[in-house]
Amino acid sequence: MSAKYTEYQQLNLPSISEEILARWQEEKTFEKSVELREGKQPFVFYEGPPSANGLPGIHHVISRTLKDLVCRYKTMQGFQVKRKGGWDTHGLPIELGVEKELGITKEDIGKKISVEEYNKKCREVVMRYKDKWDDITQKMGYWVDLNHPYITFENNYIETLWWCLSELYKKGYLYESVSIQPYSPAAGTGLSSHELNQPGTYKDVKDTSAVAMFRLTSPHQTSPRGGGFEDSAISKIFHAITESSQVPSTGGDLGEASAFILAWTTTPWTLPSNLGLTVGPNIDYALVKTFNPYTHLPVNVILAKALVPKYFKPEGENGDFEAYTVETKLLPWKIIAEFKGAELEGLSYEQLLPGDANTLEKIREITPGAEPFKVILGDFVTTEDGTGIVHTAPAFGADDFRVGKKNNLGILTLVDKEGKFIDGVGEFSGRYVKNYKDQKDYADVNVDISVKLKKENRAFKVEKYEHNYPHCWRTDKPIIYYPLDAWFIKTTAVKDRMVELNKTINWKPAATGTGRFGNWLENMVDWNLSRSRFWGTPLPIWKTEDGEETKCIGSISELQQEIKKSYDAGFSKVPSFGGDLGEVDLHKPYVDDIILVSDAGRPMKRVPDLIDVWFDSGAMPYAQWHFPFENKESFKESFPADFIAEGVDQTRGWFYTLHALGVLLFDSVAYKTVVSNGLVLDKNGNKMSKRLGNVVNPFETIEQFGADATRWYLITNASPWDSLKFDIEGIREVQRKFFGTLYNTYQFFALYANVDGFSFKEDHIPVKDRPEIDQWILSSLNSLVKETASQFDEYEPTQAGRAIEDFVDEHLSNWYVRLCRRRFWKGEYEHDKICAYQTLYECLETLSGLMAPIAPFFADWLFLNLNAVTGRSNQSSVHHTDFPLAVESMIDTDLEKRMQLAQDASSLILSLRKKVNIKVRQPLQKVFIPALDAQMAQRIKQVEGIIMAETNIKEIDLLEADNDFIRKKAKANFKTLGKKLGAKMKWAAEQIMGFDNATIDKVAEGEYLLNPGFEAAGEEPIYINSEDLEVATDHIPGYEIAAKGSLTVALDISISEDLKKEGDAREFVNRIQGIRKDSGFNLTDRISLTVSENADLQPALIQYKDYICAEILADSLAFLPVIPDGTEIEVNDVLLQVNVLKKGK
RNA sequence: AGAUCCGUAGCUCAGCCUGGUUAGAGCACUACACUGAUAAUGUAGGGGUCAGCAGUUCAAAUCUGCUCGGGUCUACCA
Repeated sequence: MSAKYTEYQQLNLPSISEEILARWQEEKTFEKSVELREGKQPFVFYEGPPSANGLPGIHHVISRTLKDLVCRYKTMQGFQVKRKGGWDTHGLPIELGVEKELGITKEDIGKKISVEEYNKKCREVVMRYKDKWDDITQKMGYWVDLNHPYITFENNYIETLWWCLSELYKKGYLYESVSIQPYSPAAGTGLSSHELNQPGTYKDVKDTSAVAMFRLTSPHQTSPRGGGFEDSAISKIFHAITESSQVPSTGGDLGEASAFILAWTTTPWTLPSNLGLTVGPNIDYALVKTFNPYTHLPVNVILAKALVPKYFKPEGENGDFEAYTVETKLLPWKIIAEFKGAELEGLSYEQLLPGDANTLEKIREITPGAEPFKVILGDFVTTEDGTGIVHTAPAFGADDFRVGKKNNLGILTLVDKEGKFIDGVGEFSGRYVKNYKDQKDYADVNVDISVKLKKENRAFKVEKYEHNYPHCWRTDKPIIYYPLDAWFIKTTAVKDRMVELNKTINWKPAATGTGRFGNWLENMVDWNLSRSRFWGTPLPIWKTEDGEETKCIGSISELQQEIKKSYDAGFSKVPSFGGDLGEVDLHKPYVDDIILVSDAGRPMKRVPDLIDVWFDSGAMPYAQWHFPFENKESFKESFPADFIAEGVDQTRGWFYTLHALGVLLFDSVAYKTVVSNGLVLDKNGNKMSKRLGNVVNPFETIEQFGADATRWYLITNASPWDSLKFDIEGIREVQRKFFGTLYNTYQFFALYANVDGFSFKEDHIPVKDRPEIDQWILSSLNSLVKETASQFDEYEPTQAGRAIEDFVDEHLSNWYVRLCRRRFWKGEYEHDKICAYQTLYECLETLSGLMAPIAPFFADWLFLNLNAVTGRSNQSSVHHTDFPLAVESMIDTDLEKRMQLAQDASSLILSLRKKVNIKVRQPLQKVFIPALDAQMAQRIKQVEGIIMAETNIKEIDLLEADNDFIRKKAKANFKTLGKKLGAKMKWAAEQIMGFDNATIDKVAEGEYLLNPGFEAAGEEPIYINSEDLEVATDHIPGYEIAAKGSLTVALDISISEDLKKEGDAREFVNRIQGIRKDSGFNLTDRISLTVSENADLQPALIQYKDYICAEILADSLAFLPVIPDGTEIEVNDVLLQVNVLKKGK
């Protein structure tokens, strides 16, 4: 234990960080903080694994600060919080990085470089920046176990993933299906949603869009669904047409005068693959008689009624059909029939662009029994744009695929994987649907298709259409949606359960859980697991060539057994995987070489897919423990998590996959509380990106300002879930305002405590025996403890931090210390002084605990400095102590209120002094304060000493309530009266404004009738009482007054001869203190003083000699006619020569 | 396109849930003061159509609806 509190030259947060960090490392403070809670209730935290192949950014610092502070807080509360770190090591970003580095593309893998070498490279790169990450982790003070992290590429980890998959497989949640996925013909690869969400992939492009005309087949060619022919929509349509055009109703073929269904597309190249037209069941459709604007032939078209104005001008309605010619600009039109979408279901139409490849025979070859070319229903259809009827090509759209399957339309994929038409699509065969090959003379096939349609009377409108369309971020070419084989997890099977369990999760902010996440769950689709990449967890599914038999492997030993079987059956060349040493690598290409044997004795090959990396991280609760192969206990204790936190961008990422797997595998939530933090933007509100060059380097920031100021700023500036505009100036402010103030307070304490040798060795003085101001600051402190704890409990660290800030600034520094300064350096070391030391010590000590979660270094520094002298705690770090507990008995709200009164009164008096230009050092005799009621009088009496001392006033004259010296002013209490009076409120407010003292007093006595003439006016009587008034002092005759709310002060500004002398004496003291300080004297150095004789000041100095000598620690004060080598000082406009000599030299 | 968050002083944010009188704080700016905590502090001042419009109400920054602007996420959008 040291004898003295360490004093510092100036606040240096970075060096505090360094010093404390070194200590933590040396003493293994983190490890100890976990060990100390051995056997205590666990608080479970999951670390969302970062990927170490990129550098950490400032946004990592905020989410990790959040995680860290919660874990620290819970530890201090007595929980044991183990924090296993982790690394995300698979996935596309890593592969892409490697490709870039090697200068290759996906197609080169397996050709220019073997998969083995490629994966080896990935494995090397994965931990490239691990050092940097470890560095920032330590420097920012993030406590997480980096010595035993989980690493997603390790066999143990993968083995658990396989176990999870096989569990899902057993439950029937794993299935294979064709799905429509984003596909880049230019790159020849499917794209993940991740890739599609790279910045800049969605671009505004102008495409040729076409409204195509699908001719309905005649009634006799159509087989209406159920019911009589007469009731069907088709008959309605043909009746309407024949009637309106006076064509004899033969029921026969109307040729080009027939009805056409209009359907819009921005991708005309999908039209040859059209197999259906989808309408909305509840949408109103209209049959419009008009002309084709290109061919000028009379036609009848069907489209959504709501969209008719989009294609037809109002002036053309019921226009002159007879007069229409090629030159007519205005298209005449007329609605001749209307129907609901549901009525149209089942109608047949002529194929738009028939060819050899899309004949009915071909279609049925692919999909036996398919029934294409009919109108079907779909709930995704809107009337937002297009025609309200969706051209449906099942191969090229997910919705199309779904409804196509449901309605047995079949499927046509007339475009190959290179993005060109296959043979049998007429003149379009062999042409690329978009310019994928950068051909200079590329002619847009979409335009040609449109032209063909125009010529054939099959296009109603062709125009350039600007829309937002996804592009392959690598080739910059538009993607298409294309059918690909994939494996899925049937998450939709447990959708209801996921929704239900989600309601039990504590989301911060709540809106993310109900809104963003809730909506996402409601609209959930099955989880597409397949990725056709190389570096990732292989899908452990083996399949026979015909796909009839599959096996899902759930562990390495199971795999070995199966290999043995296969070896015995003669398929596998080796009896086991990985040779004698059991050194297996569960990655490609090794697993792909394994051939297993099916139950029926046929060879099986592995499905070449990898799984979505999100599965890796979503399964971390199990895989981090290598469950169920090991650590069953550890897993049981740590599932589900009490708390997780990540960026809000993880809502549909990690938060989702954790939840999905928790529900699928264990019918449980995976976490009980989740905090999602917002983005970190630059100071102008732009997203940080390397491209804009506005990224903040967290290393530099922490180096410059220390971790504490950075953390404090990040946490207190905005709620974690609001996006944060990061401004370095903000950190500077935190450093100065908060840490600077707290540091000064500590310095102040240390300075005097060292002088007096205070080391808390005296008995603890009961709070009730301490002065009122001590009781007050301790009351505020305990209120703060309560507030802070409850905010931390609610996962509102921002509020907690702000409360601490307010306390330090407003209460501790600018009131308690300011008022109590003298108590620390004046007088003997006895009761009052010890009270002051104990009180200030307790404040600082408690603060170190309260702030420890957010500012761990500074808090520990403060704690250690204090504890080094007193040894009050037997812990070697604040992080090992218990979080401060509020002592209810020390909270005195009335005391806090009257201190507020004292602060307000002082502030008002100081402002009056300022107004009349009388400095605080000049004592004044009296201040009047009207007390509006007995309680207020009582309160002021209790704090009058404080007010007098603070403002240098000799007496406070309380003016009691019934004093007619002051004039009162009343205002209506809108809140109480408004409810009673309603519309008469305004009138009442005016009445009350005009009240005089007598009336106000009358109201205070009891019920007062506001409208005596109510009977004559035929109104209800209005009674008001004191509650309905807010009374303030309007005026005190003859005095300068100032007021705040109901508090008013009136200052007597006359300065008597005596007061003037006292003021001079104080001014003189002040000047001598200045000299002491400038001369570098110690606080305790005693001096002797000589002053030049002066008629103006001498009487004052003599009269207050004792006071002066006591203040400036002078043993003698002498007057001489001349002071050689004196210092000139100015005291209230009088010049003096003084000589200050340090004694004992 | 949908969902969601946000829009209050030059800047960063309170206040909004639970409507009430003159909308606050810090930073920055200006002036003055203070000075044994001093790279601090106090006092005063300028600075606001509370994004806009409409509605509910005696009363709207606050409640409701719409619009606009920004962020994020999601998206098969024809």
